[in-house]
Amino acid sequence: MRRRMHADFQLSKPLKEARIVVAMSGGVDSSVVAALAAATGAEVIGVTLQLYDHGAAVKRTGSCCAGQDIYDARTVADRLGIAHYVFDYESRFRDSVIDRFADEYVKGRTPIPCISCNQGVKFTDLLSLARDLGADCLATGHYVRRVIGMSGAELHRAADPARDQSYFLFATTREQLEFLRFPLGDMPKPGVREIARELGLAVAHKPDSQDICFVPDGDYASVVKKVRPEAAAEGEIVDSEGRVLGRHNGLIHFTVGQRRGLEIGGQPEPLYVLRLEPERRRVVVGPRSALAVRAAHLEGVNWLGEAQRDGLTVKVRSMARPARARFETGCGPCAGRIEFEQPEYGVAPGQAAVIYQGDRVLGGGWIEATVAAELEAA
RNA sequence: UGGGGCGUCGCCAAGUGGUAAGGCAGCGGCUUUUGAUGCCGCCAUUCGCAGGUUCGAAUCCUGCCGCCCCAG
Repeated sequence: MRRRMHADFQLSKPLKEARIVVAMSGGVDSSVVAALAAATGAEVIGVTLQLYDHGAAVKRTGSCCAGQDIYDARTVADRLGIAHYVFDYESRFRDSVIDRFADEYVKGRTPIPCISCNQGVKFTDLLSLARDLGADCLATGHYVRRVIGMSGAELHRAADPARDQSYFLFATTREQLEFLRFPLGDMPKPGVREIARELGLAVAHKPDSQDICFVPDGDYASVVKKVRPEAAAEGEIVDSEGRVLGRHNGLIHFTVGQRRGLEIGGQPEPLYVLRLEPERRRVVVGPRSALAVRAAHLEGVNWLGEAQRDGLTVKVRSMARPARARFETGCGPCAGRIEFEQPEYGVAPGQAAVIYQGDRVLGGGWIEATVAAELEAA
């Protein structure tokens, strides 16, 4: 148990002289990170960002960074005897995460707010805040590993594949990675809870967060509607040939690959959303076979390691087994194309394609468009 | 009002005397630190209606109602 409390914060100076800022969300994971940091003897400052209004989210389990969670973070910090600050980032979060989230849906895309949040609020704003506080690093509770390689810090998948969160961190820059620390990347989740329990932290049995943190009941459409009322405009559901099969009550309710909620019966096989056409407010549906995609065009490509073409695997969603693929440079500095060895299904514009080489995150990009595999010739 | 066909769950659809398949949709759950997918479970005591035959009918008979088609 003593050994488990040790984590390597990979600092170049003696820990007694170091200052570690820990991003505390109020959950078990970041609370344990704070505990691990405190155990090193370094000066630890816990920082919690208030990201959205207390109201609806307070009672909800699985939220983060609002109401009860802030209180929980403070309680943990008190227990650990570390400093703790709360910063109001509501407007920043609204602009860079919630509004963007809504805008993407209006454009018929499928956003990943967790990546926007990591990219902006956490790894840009909070990170520079930590620097201003004179910190030597910013530690978070993400389940990923920071490995020191031949040419600096590398981002690797978590030891526990079931917990791995590397997908959500592909947009991290090398500079940010230099300053970041992820002490939980080598630990299994039960071990983390165990530590919290042994330390008597009140959050030890708090449920894992899931779903989108700022969406109260999993009803993200109502959040989008609140921000962008026009997104609820109804329209037609058509097949690839343009035949009208039904109607929908807003593109915001659909995403590529989605099966449920179409309410179209009498079919020999299930229908899936093939694509969204925001300009015509149409949802195009078809059989699963029509969902097969052989390539994806990327924008905003970020390389954490050296750009490579072959021997890669790519994840198109967080909880997917990496698929063998190759990368082709596209036109423009931040564009490219992923070509899958085997067809991928349910690849939605707005989602991320994250590129791995073994366990290492080499980079990734935002999916702009996909190329159908055309499995069956007409 | 001459002929023919049909009417089984929201939709599609098996079942032609032995006590209502299946698919789609929907609902619930599991999984999931994005949206999805997937998986599991539920979903017609009742077969257009009313009589009749039979130990027993959605299946046979009669009548009625409603659709559809071909003729006039």
